[in-house]
Amino acid sequence: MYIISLTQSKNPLLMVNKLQHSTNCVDCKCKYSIFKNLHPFELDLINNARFQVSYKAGEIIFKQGTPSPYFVCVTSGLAKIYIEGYGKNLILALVKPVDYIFGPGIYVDNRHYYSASAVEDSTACLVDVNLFKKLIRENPDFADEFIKRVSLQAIFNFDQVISLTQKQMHGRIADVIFYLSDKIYCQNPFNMTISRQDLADLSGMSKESAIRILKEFKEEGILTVHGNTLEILNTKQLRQISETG
Amino acid sequence: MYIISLTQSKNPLLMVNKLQHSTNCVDCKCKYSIFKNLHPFELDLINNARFQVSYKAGEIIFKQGTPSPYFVCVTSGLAKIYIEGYGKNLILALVKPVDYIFGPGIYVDNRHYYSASAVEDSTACLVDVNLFKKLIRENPDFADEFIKRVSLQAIFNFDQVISLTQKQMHGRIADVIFYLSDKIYCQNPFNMTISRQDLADLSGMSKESAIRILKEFKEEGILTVHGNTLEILNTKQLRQISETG
DNA sequence: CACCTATATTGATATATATCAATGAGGATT
DNA sequence: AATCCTCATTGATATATATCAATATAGGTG
Repeated sequence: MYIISLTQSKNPLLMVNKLQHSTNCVDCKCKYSIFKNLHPFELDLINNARFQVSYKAGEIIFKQGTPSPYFVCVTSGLAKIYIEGYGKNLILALVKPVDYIFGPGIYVDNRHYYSASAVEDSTACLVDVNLFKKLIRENPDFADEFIKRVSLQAIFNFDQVISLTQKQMHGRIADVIFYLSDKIYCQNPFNMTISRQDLADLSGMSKESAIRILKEFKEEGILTVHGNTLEILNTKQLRQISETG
Repeated sequence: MYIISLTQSKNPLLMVNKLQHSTNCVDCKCKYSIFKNLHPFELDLINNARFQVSYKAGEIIFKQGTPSPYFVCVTSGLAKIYIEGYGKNLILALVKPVDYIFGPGIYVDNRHYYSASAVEDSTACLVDVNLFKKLIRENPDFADEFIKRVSLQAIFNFDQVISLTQKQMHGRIADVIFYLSDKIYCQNPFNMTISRQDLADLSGMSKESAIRILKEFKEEGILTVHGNTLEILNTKQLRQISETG
């Protein structure tokens, strides 16, 4: 097993480099997640079929519309999945270790319906989608777990749609700040490794508007922003803003 | 097998009435759909466990937040599934025969994450969700088909989110009109059995705005509206509006 | 260190959209 | 036929939000 960096270099000879040994699936904390119901021999199948890739911040992992031969497991760093819409992007989610990127296209036409790229320097394991689908057919517990995860994703998207379509900007930014603090960085003063544009793409507004709302929140003492470090000072008030839209 | 009308009458004695015989699953065209991969004995299991209910237009099939013991198959009429958000509803989809309503809650906490109600007088078959999940575990072809349908639903939702968040009102109304004409009523002069409020809830705007856009389209000769009958006159121009947002 | 580029910030303005209020039309009920 | 009620329509107005343009800042690079 090797880590292969697909650096988007101008020199094609550098496209596959920095090979390094990685741990195997059995040692990986991934196995406690969606893979928890796999038998050891099944986990071994995945271990043999997978390969690990590293991405620099900003690099594209896959593009919307392209074939989807791999199931992606993010093992370090931070990635975003986003739909490329009419002129601007909508970020569906940030993906951190250990979480998975499996698009709905896997069971439809083997195309990606969204793009993915690395926000921070990241590594990921790629597993052949056919092996994945084979295990779903053969192991009902694994299938149940897979469907459960797809369902959780759908529920998350429902919340997101309601936030995006029924709340105004202040409420949407509040939602995204909670998402970052509670689900992604999991700490309160947190270092936003995403850009302001990403913040805007998460909350469905222009970059300028996102910045302005952040400034207002700062002026009202709800939070502080120093560079990319954001601290929520008044959780209650921010929650209130999230709920009143 | 009986058809039971759960009419929301003031008289509780009338709650279960109008019992009538229905065809069984083997004769039902449902079996060509998601059930196409079931063995005859499995189809028979469903046939014995299901029961058929009829709803009057406007009646609620289930409410967001309530337990989700049944998988719903719409066999006649037209239903809508919608999220009850902050003050207003967002219609996720219209469901016509023969199509299915299975929410993501089935695999998470057995709760509904959206509500469903009948738009037209409708009938539906209800099947115990546990039987459904059991068949998914036991029949990989059925599981594959189920996951495929969930995936198609997710892809549909992606398109919808992009329309709702990145297009302005004219584009969104155009999208909804194509949805109604191509996917729901499947004819060109079609009789809109949904209300203007539903039209607004489908396109994420106020009822007044939806009506105004319709009026503009009428004035520009893109379509005609007589009462609830809508005819698209200039498909090309409407497509153009959909695409330029 | 100076430069350069990408990103962040701010302000001024235009515009898309919701809201409010009033009126109109159709179906049901008496 | 008259009443009532829901739904559809229209107009006037307020406001949320995007856009455009200018400036500031910071990180990387020679």
